[in-house]
Amino acid sequence: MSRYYITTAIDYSNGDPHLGHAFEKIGADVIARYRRLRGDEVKFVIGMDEHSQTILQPAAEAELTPQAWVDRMADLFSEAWERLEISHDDFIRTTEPRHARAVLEMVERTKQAGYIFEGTYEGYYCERCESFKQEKDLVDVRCPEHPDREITWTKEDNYFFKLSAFREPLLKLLEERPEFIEPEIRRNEIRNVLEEGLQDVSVSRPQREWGIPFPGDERHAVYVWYDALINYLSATGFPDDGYDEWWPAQLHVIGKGITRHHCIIWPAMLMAAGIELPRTVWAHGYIHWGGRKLSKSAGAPVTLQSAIERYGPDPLRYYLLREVPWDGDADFTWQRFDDIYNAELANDLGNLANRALAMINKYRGAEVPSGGTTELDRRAIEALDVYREAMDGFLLHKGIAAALALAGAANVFIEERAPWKLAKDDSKSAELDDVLASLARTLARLAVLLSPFMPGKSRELWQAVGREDEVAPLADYSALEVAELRVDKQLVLFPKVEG
RNA sequence: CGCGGGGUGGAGCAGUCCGGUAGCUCGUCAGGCUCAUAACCUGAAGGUCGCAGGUUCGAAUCCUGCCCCCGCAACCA
Repeated sequence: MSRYYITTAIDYSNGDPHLGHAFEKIGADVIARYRRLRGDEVKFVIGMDEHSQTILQPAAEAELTPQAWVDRMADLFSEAWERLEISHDDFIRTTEPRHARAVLEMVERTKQAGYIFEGTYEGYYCERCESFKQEKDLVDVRCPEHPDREITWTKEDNYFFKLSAFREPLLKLLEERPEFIEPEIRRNEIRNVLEEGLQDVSVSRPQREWGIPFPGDERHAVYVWYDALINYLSATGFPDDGYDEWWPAQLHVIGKGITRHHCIIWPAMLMAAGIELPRTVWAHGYIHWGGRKLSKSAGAPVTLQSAIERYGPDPLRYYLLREVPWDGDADFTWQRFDDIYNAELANDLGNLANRALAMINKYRGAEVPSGGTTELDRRAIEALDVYREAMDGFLLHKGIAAALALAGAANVFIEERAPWKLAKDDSKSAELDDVLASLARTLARLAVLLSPFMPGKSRELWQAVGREDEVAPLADYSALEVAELRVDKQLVLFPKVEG
C-alpha cells in the first residue's frame, strides 16, 4: 500500500463557489477516490485562501470583522463540497494557527539560507489588483483591469525572495523530471517563461491590518501569495516531526491560470528552504459559458446551486468530467447536460440496470443464478485495463468513456443473447443462467468503475445487485461474484425528467 | 512580426507527431426487438477537413502565406 497526498488550490474568500471551483474539487475527488479504490492510503486536502486584502472591503460593507467574513465564506464553500460528496480528509484555512506556524518556519529557513533580502520596490501600484504593474501593461497610465481608478507611483520597503537564483535549477528540474508539470502543454509554457528569465519577487507588504506578521519585522505582513502556497505543507503538520509521512505531495491539482505560482515560485520556495518538491502539478482547463471563462464575468448565468439541483450531485459530477476533458477547456451548456444525462445515464446505464434486474426478477425470482463466464465478462476485464491506463494518466474523461463502453457492450450482449427467448425454452436454462449471472457481475463492475465519479449512484447500483458491503476495490474487480444474492426488482437509477 | 491553443457532416469532438478510400457521440430518418426508464439493437442520409498556393502517384495530415476565434503576458479554478 502506498501513500498518496493530493491537494487542490485553496479558494479565494471573495466570491461564492461557482462551477469552476466545483470542477476542480470534483476532479481531484475522483482521483482521490480512484487512488483509494486502488488500495492507496490517501490524504486529500482542500481549503481556503483567506489573507487577501480584497476581502476587507466586502467585510466592512457587511459590517463584519475580516475573520467573521472569511468564516462565513469557509462555511459557504464547505457546504457546497459536502453537497457534492467531496471526500476530503482535511480542510486547511490560511487563518489557522497551524498554518501561520508553517509560514513562519518557511520564512526563517529561507532567510537563513540567504534567499530573503530587504529592498525597495518602486513602480505603479494598482490598489484593486493588489500588485505592481509594469509600465508596458498600462493603458494611458491606468490599470487595464480598473481604468476608473488612479494608479499611483509607489515606493515601498519590502522583503524580497531571490527567485532569480532558481532559473537554472528549475530548468534542470523540467529536464530531469518532466512529470513535475502535466499536461505537457503547461510544461512547455513554463519552460518558455523560465527561458525568458526570472525577477525577484517581494514576499512582504508594508501593512499589519490583515495577514501573517512578517518574522523579524512587525511592520510588514507576509505577502498573500507566499502565505497561500505554504498551505500544502502546513496541512501535513509541518514543521513538526512526522510531516514527511505525507510530504512530498504526490499531486497538486490547480487551474491553468496559476501554473506560474505552482510550477516556478512554489518549487523555488521549497528548494530555497531545503524541502522536497511535490511529484506532480496538474493544471486542469477551464469550464466556459458561451465560449468565455465564467469566473470573472459578473454574474455568471449558471450557478453552482442550479447545476446541482438539475439532477442531483452525481449527474453533475459525471457531466462535468465527461464533457470537459481534464487537460483542456469546454463549454457548459444546459442542452449538453440534458443530452448527456438522458442518453448516457438514463438510457444507456440506468436502463441497462433496470432491464437486467427486471429479467433476473422475472426469470429467476430475483435471485442471481450461478453461471459461467461469457464474452461480456471478458469484455469487462478488457475495460479495466483501458480504465486504469486512463485514470493513472489523469485522463478522467477517458476513464468514464471506458466504463460507458462496457455498459454499451452489455446492451449489445442482451440483444444478441435475447434472454426472453431463452426463457421460453427449458433446454436453454443453463445458458440463461450464464447470461443473467454475467449481466449481474457487469452491473457490479460498473458500480466499481463509476464509484469515483458517482459515489452515491454507484452505491445504489452495488446494493441493487444484492451486495450489502462497500463497493469493492479494483483488486476484486476481475473475480467479482454476486451469485445467489437477491436483487432489487425495480431500479430506476436516473429517472427521465419531463422536458 | 510577444507567446500559446483552436477552425473537421446540424451540435460537440477524435484523427494531424509516423501522408494512402474521413471516424466517434448526440440529433435526424428507416427497420428490428419486446427484458426495459417511448428505452435497447441494426442500418441510412449528411462533410470541397478555415482560405490560397506548393511538395507528392496520393495531403485533414508535410511546407509557405493569409483570414477568423479564444486564452496568456506575476497573483483568475
